[in-house]
Amino acid sequence: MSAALKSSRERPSTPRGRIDKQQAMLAAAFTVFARAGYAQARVDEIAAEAKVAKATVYNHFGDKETLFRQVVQALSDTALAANLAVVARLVDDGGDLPTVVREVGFRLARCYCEEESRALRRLIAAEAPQFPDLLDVVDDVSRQIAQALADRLARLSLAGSLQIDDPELAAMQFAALLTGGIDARSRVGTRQVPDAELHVIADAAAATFLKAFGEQA
Amino acid sequence: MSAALKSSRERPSTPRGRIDKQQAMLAAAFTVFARAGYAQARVDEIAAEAKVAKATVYNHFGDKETLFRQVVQALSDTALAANLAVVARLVDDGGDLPTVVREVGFRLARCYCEEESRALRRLIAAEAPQFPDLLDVVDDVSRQIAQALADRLARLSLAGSLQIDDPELAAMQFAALLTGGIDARSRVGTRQVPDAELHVIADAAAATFLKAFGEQA
Amino acid sequence: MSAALKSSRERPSTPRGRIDKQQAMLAAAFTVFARAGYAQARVDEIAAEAKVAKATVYNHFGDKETLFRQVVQALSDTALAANLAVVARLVDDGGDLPTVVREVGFRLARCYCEEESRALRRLIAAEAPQFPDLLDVVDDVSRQIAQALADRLARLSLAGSLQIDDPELAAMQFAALLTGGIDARSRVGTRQVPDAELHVIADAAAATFLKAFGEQA
Amino acid sequence: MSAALKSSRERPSTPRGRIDKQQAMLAAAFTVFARAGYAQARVDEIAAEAKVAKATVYNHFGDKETLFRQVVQALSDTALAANLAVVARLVDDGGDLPTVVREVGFRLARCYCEEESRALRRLIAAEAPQFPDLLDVVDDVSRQIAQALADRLARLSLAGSLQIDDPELAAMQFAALLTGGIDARSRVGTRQVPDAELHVIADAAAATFLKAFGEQA
DNA sequence: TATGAATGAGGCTTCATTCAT
DNA sequence: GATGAATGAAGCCTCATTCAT
Repeated sequence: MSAALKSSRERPSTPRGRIDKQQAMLAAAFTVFARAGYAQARVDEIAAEAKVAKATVYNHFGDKETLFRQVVQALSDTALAANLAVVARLVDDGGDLPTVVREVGFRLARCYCEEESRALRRLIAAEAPQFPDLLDVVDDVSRQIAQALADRLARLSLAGSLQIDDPELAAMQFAALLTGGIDARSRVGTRQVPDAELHVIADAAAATFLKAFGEQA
Repeated sequence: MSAALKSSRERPSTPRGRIDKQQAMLAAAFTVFARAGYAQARVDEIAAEAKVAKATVYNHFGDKETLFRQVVQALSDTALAANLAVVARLVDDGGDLPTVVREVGFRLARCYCEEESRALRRLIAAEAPQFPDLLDVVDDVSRQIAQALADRLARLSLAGSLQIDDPELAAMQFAALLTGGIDARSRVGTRQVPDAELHVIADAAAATFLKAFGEQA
Repeated sequence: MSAALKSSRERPSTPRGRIDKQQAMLAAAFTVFARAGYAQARVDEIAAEAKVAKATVYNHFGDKETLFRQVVQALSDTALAANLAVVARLVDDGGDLPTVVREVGFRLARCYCEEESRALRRLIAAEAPQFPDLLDVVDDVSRQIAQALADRLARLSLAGSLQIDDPELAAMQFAALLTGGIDARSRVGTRQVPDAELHVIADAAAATFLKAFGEQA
Repeated sequence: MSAALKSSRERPSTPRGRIDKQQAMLAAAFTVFARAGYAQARVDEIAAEAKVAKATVYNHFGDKETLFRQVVQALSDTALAANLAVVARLVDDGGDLPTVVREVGFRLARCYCEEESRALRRLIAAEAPQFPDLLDVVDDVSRQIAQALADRLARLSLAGSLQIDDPELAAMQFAALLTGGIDARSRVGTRQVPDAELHVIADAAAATFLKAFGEQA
């Protein structure tokens, strides 16, 4: 589980008890929502997982829906940050561009494969009709990542390292090559794809991408 | 709604009402499951939508879960058939290959965008942990489509129309370029992407695919 | 199962089909009611056991309650007849009276232990509050048996073979000695007490009865 | 209603309402089960009778079956204690033995006639096939009472007050004379037999018992 | 604030019974 | 008369939520 929902085990001093509990509840909520989906998740179960009384959950979050939104928001924030950090590595620093592309591809693939990312996508897909506003949250995340990736690709194209007419289209297609490969192997996000497979997928995506947009094309 | 859940036009020998009702219930179940997801779907609502008594649903399907599986199975069958029919068009009949690829891409995109396909994907994603066996159903469908597509690509490669080393990889990547583009525009399958956009997406996918695997590559 | 509910396998000719089915349904109803009790018995199950459609049961008996009453009535009739036949054997025909008493005791015990008798008692006990009128049916049966037994005892007393002031009390006590012993060994009518045990019980009952009311007393 | 289902007078330390409600629910459950039998008893009705919400019943007992078992257990415990207390009175303290026997007979008859005892017997008889394990509970109670009674009779026999070869048989027969008489007059436990009748029955049972096993025999 | 107990609303499922053939 | 399908009325149980401490 990523940092977003981890208990802040920094100082287990007394005054932090409340915050610890809040974190524990969020983490527990993630676990249970991810396992069961929104509707099937039981608040009792979340409370039990967090080792608090059910009423405490209500004291902190008001109701199940709010708790769900908080979890989704936290997961989205984390995922966005992680992806942006990866995209930032896509620079032609004089080294071997294909290697960089493969590397970035692999890291993006890994983000996409994080347990939280997969759970988040499943939750959103499942509850999209009930919580249409959550679509905005994820759309925003996707767009920011795509935009950042497009920016990098545009710079590489300007620098002559790539031949790209429409950076946003290229960014989308690079992402598509990665995620399409993963989806085919992750059983609808149910399975953790091992790094070795991710490397294969990323390399294949990078190869095709570079054949289509590479310098020599 | 596609044919899968409509009257399967048998002989009106048996008391007609029976089959009609069965079909009506399956169609209603699809509608309600698609709208609300498995857990939130109410059997009452399905019965009402099908204009039958709730008990009739139970007489025919035993329980909610079985009904759900039947719906998924029916949707999968239809989706598979539709996709295979499209893939079968991918031949180099002496005409313009890029045009054929764009055409097939568009038609596949449309399949992917069918209301039933989108709903099916959302349902599976949502309920994967509760119904792990359904993953097999869907995986099987995906695999068959990918395999058929790979077969076609292999023949085109043999004929010299394309330059493909690994037909299965290429098939997967072609599909990825299509679906990745659609996913980015369908708000997690929530929105019906208009044909015009599908054409743009399909053309872009075909272009990139051909740049990477085309004859002149 | 006794004759009352057995299919009248006399002439399996066609015109008897109806009667056969009626019998089959009664027998099936007995089986199911005995196994599950009135409330837990399912009409479907009865129909299935009788190999007829559920609606046929309704065509013949109107509703579940009527069917239940018919079953109870039939069982009561059979039980009454069987018991009276046994009581009729209680005569001092010049032979050994203790032997006769033991013999009659054993036969009465056996009647009391018949599967149908036990089931009937359980059904009546269970449903007494819901079907208070059924109490009249069984009370009537009990009374007739007790009366017949009292009659016999009175004659034996008159003849000097027994010393009985109140024949009805004596009859009741003889029955009590028998049934009390059986109840203690039949696990609330759940178990079929084997003949060997019934002999022991009957002999003990006869012994005590004769010690209390016998000639030499 | 006897003490078993009334407030067990613990310390009012814990929030008082809890125990009160538990007791109220058990008492209500007894009332409703006794009136309707297990299958026909409605949990709603029990809850209403106990003046709690239906869910509270489930919070405390889990399900209807568990509640039923608890009721049966509580009733059995009470009945056992009451009967054993009566049997303990069967001593030849130099007074008039026949009087003691009649007295104990009457008190045992009264136990047997308690509303709870009658209801318990009916419930067990009715549900024996569905809850075979309950037979063990009741058998155990019967056996303990019979054993205690046999013990007393054995001592009286040793002391020369009675002539008994097999104390257990004698105990069983004494009980049979009592219960047989009651059963004939209680309409399958449906009717409360008045004390006057119980005296007649007990006196008759004692008379016959003493004729068979008394000192002068 | 944290909790254990209580609750109202509602869902799935069953079943006696009726209809149409 | 016999049947298969259909149905309405309930019943058990769950669960999000609130109360009282």
